[in-house]
Amino acid sequence: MVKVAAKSGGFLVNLMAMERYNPKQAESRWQQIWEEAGIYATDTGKPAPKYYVLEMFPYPSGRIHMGHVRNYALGDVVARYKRACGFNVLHPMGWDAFGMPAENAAIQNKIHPRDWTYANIDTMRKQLKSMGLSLDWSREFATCDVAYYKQQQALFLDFLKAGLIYRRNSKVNWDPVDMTVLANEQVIDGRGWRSGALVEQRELTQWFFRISDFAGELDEALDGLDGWPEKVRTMQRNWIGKSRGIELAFALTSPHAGLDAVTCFTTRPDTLHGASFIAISPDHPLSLALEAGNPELAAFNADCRRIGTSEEALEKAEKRGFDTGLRVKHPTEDRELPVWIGNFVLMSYGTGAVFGCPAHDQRDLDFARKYGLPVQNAFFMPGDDTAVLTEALVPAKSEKVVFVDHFAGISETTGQEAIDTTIAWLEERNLGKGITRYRLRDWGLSRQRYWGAPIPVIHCDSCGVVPVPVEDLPVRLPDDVTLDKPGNPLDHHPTWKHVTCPQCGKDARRETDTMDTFVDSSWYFARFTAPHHESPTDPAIASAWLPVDQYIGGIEHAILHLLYSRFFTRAMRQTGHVDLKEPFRGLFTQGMVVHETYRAQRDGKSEWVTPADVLIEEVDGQRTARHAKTGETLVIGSIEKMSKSKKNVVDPDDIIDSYGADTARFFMLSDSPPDRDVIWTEAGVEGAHRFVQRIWRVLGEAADELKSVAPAAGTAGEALAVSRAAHKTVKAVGEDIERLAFNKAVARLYELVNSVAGPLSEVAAGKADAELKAACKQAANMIVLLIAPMMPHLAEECWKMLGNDGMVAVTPWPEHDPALVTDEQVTLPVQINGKKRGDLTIDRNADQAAIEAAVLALDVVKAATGGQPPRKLIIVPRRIVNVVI
RNA sequence: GCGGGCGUGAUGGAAUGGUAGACAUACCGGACUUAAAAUCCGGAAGCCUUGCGCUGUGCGGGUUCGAGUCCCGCCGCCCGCACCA
Repeated sequence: MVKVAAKSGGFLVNLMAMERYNPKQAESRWQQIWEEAGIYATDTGKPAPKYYVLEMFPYPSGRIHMGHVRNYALGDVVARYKRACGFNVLHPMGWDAFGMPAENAAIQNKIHPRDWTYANIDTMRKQLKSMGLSLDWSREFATCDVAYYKQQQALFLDFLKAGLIYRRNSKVNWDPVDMTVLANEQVIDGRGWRSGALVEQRELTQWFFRISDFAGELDEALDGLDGWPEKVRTMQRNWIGKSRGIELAFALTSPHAGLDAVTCFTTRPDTLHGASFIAISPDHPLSLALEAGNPELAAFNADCRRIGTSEEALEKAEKRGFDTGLRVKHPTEDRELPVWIGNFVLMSYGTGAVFGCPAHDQRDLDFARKYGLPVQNAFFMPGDDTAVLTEALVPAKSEKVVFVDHFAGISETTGQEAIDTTIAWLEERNLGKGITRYRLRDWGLSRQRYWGAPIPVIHCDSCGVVPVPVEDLPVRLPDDVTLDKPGNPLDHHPTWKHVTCPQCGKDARRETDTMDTFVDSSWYFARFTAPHHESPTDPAIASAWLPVDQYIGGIEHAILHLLYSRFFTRAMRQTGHVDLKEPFRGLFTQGMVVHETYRAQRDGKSEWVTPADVLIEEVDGQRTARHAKTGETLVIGSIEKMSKSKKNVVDPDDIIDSYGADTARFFMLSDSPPDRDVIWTEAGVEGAHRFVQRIWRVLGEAADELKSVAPAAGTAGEALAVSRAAHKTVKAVGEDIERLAFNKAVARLYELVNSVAGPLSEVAAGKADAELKAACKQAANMIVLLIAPMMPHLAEECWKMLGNDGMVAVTPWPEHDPALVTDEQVTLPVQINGKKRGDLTIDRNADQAAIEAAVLALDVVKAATGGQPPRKLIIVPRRIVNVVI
């Protein structure tokens, strides 16, 4: 970047006349002007290329937090930038408003979930509006709006008709004291969070989406999602978990409970020689059948069920087993294996039974050592036949290994080849069937809670399950509910569930379960395209406006929300609501906002202290913290995600109040790359605010002189330098915003402002000639337009101050002159043996021979080579030269 | 436990396999001021033997003319794990 020498002195009067920028007054004024002009309301019929920017809509928890500020600041930059580039931008906002916190608040504070939710929405809407976001508020809705969940119920009915939804039994965490189903997060160490009672598992009949039918399709389509981060695609691919394996029947030596074999699913049939036991899930039919006659086994199973239903808890639990005493025959060898129950075997995956091969699986090995089961290698590494002792031999499938006396006739080959050969061999002999299996399970959507969308079906003793006729929708939530009574509020409501059957007219009961809140968020992006339409979507508009071009939200949604939305889009396609498969073309996952934590020691207990009450002092590089009110010495703790429990939160309202929305937005965009965590610091905000003031001052000082000047690029000297700097920045900032590299765009803006501050001072002092003034006017306008997506209010103020007409919000993005962004000369670093030893400035288009001659003529090179020709000379045009001696 | 990610000055970070530390924060020095704040100018990775010096991107290896970047093995931290949203 070209630095322009600054000249000082002679314009003190002008400088002192400059008032500090007052964001408070300016921001509310512009927000009102934008709103009155209606410039952010999207006409979906306008004939311009569409661009749909969407940030994940917030849960109305009470007040917005810094994570929201970051999320919406990021999205707003994209929205404003794309609008300036001529796109017809859709940028809506709504509320993910159903969910448990409203019920918890209701119980705690005796307030109705609906009142709590809508009050929070009012507060948060006001807060979001104070950020100056370019949102189309006319499309706003909350998922708890009757109008919204009515359409969701309509979708449910269509999906049900299309066979995309079914009912079956599945397990839940049951709190026997509160008589309620617990979420995984409500189970703490196997006990209910409120009652403290030992949690049990119960089977309930629940509704499921057939998402697993789409597993292969959802997996394959990931390849086409090149606008997504690779890590998210990998996470989804692993979650779907495609695997090729085989189901093998192990015949029981004596049939039990009507079963004469245990069928195991395995992806490693090549290790069958090393099989030493069978492990079945505590919920395997065989295990359930054995429970009746074996109290000890029943107690073991009950213990296993107390671990909970989350996969994490099951995996972390100590691996335990119970010998059933039953035995099975090895399918290819003349020996028998014991059948154990293992607490690590999931009934929901595969067949609920596996064969244990301790030599080649660490978990199986630990299990075998614990219970004295045999360990026998199925293969060895070439040239090393040491038997497995405490560490399982698990080489990559691509590595060659030597099989021991293998039934399929395999000797030395890779694991993968052995798997394929073995599956074919077993299939030929009718010993098993090779199958492709997915880890992805069907999506259970039933919730035994009040604050969710009612599932629109009716249970009739004569007709069975009867869908609510679509003309009877919505099925409204009743207002008068008791939430502090144990059990499902809709179930124990005195009248709500009692209805007549729409088919036969007899007395019947409503379904009292509500929908998982993931359902709400799986199609809201489609609803935004026609938020008031009388059916779930207007298919023509939805298909024209979807997919979302840029979706922005937290990495914590990388799997479930995004996968469910992808499924929903396919299901909506199948039922005629949209005509596309993938809802999100571009995806960006932003990092968290984190902050230091502070603790006070009180009565021997440690208490968290909020940053607003903390004074930080720094003496000789040592930072210490004191309580601002009590003066206590505080312990400075680790930097963690902002959370209420650790009190390390900063209220966006406070920041906007003292520094303004532009400063808050700008700080969120500067420094940290948006996909990484950002540490909120007071110093950082102040730095951002100083830049806001600096722009105002630097442009303001020269504004009077520039007002009536027509912008034009400079052709020589300082004016040319100014224009080069400005045009290069225009190009770079545009490219950075396209890549969502906002921190880099910010750095370039700092550079540009630094380099034109000097010339602008000259203008202010009346020392600039006409050409420099024109170049400065152009550069000043460019700065304003470049900062506009990030600091929209400041940009409007500056635009006006510089004598321009109209609103920045509707002004096109500036264009750069290609001739001004390329330098004729380039400076190449010259390395000798890979270490930098000098520079070579040479014509940009110099050919290899010219560069070679110039390099060899350099003193450093001559000194190093001693006049001898180098062993090798590497010249990368416009990048680097390396002389190898 | 499994899956994914991250790790660079005091700090946030920059760097299509090509000058490590752009830009900023904090800090230090100077100017202005009665003084402070603000502002402006300048300094700055570490080390020493101050040299066209050496070392340096979590740790240990490897590939390459050249590695922060690619590969292998560790360590630490963060996210997800299907009823939190």
